[in-house]
Amino acid sequence: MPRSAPARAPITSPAAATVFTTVLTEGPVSRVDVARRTGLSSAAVTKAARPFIEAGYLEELASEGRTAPGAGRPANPLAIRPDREYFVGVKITGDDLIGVVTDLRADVRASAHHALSSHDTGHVVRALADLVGELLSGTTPDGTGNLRDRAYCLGVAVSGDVDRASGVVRYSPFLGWRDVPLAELLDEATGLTTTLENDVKALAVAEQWFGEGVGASSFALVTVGTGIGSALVVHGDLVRGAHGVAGEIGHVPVADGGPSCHCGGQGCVEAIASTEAILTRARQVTGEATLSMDDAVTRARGGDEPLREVFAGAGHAIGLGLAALVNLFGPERVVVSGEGVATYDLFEEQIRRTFAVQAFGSAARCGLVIRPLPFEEWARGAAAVAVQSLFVSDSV
Amino acid sequence: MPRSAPARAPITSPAAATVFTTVLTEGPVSRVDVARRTGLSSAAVTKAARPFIEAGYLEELASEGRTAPGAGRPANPLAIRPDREYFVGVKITGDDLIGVVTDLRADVRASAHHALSSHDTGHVVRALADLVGELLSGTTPDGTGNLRDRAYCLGVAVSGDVDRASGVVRYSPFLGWRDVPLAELLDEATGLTTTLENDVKALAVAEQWFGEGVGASSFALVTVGTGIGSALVVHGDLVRGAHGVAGEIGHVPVADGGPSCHCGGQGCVEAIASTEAILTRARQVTGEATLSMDDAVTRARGGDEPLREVFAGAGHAIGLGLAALVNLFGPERVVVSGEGVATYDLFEEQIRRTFAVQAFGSAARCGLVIRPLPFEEWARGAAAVAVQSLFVSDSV
DNA sequence: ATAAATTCTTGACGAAGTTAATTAAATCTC
DNA sequence: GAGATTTAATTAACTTCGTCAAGAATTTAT
Repeated sequence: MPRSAPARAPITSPAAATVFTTVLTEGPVSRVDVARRTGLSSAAVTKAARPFIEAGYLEELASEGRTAPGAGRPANPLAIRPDREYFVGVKITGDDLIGVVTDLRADVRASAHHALSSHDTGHVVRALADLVGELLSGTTPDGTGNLRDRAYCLGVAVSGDVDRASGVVRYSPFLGWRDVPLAELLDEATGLTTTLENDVKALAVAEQWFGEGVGASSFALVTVGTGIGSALVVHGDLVRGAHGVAGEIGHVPVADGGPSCHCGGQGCVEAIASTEAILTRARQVTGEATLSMDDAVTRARGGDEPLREVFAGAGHAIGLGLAALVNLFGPERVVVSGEGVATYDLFEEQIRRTFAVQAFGSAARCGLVIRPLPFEEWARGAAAVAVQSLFVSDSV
Repeated sequence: MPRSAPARAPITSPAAATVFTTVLTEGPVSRVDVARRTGLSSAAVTKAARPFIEAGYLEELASEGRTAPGAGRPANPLAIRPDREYFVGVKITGDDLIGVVTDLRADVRASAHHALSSHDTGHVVRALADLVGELLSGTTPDGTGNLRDRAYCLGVAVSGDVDRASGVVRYSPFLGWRDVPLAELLDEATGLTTTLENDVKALAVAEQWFGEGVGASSFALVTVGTGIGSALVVHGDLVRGAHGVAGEIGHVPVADGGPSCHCGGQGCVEAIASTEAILTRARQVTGEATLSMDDAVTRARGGDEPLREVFAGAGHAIGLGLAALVNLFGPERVVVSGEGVATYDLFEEQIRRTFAVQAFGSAARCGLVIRPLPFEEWARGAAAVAVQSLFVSDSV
């Protein structure tokens, strides 16, 4: 049974959503500009924008920001009022809950953590409700009122197979959950309307609306860390996969006959470039069975050649995976990110080099952004999904 | 400057297109059934169907075909009248032109070939116009009139980078063409409205509308032969790639450190499993520098183990490429096809085996159809694109 | 025969967006 | 600096498309 999001923002028609999202993602724009970019008539933009202005979601800027000189009446750019409404985003990991409060632009305004002592559903729901309560106590970031009265939507990100439309966690190996109707439970426990999404997909949404993906009709987000995953946006829509599987770049086979992967395959990207795989290999080449990741990183940075090669090998595998992805999809941009922030300097060069060799023809023109990922970003992704729930139907 | 298709079929609204394509692809269906499947009201279906019936594109069947018993007025199924209009499809290869005439269902009703003695644009255009003239001479397959008066659309398939919207061949290595406005030239030379498409994408369209792809919102078509290519349909739309490159499964790297590919990469699927790569490898393992493909196939079938392994190796590489594709996309179905019809028995088992091992989780549930490809099928794909041009805007 | 079920048709209505005309606010020209 | 010109925003009439609700058509069930 699909659950539906609240429609507090006055979105009643496709055009209304188009206009609102254009202003949201492309900053202050005049009505004619919105019309030009969306193909709507300027009359339609005027009509669609009015309810948003009345409800306080949009405002009309003084015509100061004019750039184009020339004659004619100056434009009155429409701008988002980011403090009109706040959103809560929570990422559930195996060890803790990371929560943030964001504004309409998904900019983080407050954050809080919470350790997780058990994976029991009831326990997690209670802990999450506590965290939300903590985040929403006190006044709004803009100081004009009570935060709880200005936040209605909660986004939750979990790794695994998640059915966003029904709000059910189908399978999460990390938490050991199967078919948990988490959104429903959290609706009740928090009083907020909850949207549930896979963690990587949530991050992709954040990029699509508020990050590197803005303006690109197709792009990919790749996360590297404990696991290696990705999410793909094609024609503006997230690819979900007919059987719930998509974006498994971690299990693209890139080294025929390479190391065995826990998925049953051989030579998967994840079997070479995940944090665990790197550590295993580092211990092999050094012969030190108790080598820690931190030490391996330090020594590689210090110039230890065998260890540097382990990291380069991981970068190579990632580059091959990226080439596979880009040759198949041809996205406009690819963002590579992940929790192993500290070690990117050891990867990046090799990723780029391998990608450049293996990308086919003009696919190599695809913009490759390699960027560390602050941990809170995961929670921000969850909040972005909550923001998105305002103006995108659940069927997506 | 995008060219626009003729709208001879009375398609004036999204609903009209929806109704028509539903009947076209899902056989005779009653109006209520169409309504149920599309989410439209049955009133809308009635209204949308009328102009098509009046124009002779659809007809109402007698209520004989009833299956459901029970009470109530029997349904009057709507059916396509395939002979209402004919379409011409032509595939341009390096050596010849293959042309077909099809009906509305893209069923081939006549065909003709034409050798190509030069790749000069003018020559190809003239030869193609001749071929079309030949195909359209005489009476219609249903014997009710002059074929030329009942065919208005031409579809042309070429390998390479093709911009369908503008009708321009951006780059075709095979023909040595760059930026040839072929559709425009053929509009003039044939008097038909021409739609140009990449050959593999055209085949994918044929599958999507009239073949294995019917009813699947996402699927992939992979062709194996001289080259190895693929086309992907996601959310019902063909993936085109931001830079004109997509579906290059032939250049997915699957064997780290494997044979060099003409694309500059290493271990690409095409460097292992293309017809040429197989022959090269077969000559290596036998030590016979003049071994022919036919002989290699015969001896492999006869049980020659080293040669069988060459073919199995190719199947393995294809299976790895398929796994990459399926793990990233999660299509509902994959069709593997190609011109090397005769040798499928040597591939298939290994393709399936490798795919099964490397497909991640439930992605393995994806339906894998491996099927020979009659050569005319390429031309049929071109015709399917022409049919599609009736009811899909050029922007796709 | 009458009732019930199911399909199809019809016409009134409503939502959403377009075009064209109008008003508004600036610069440009002389 | 008055009027022309240019561009932006608004308004109002109109168009288009699809829904809804009522009813006609055609069957089976009792």
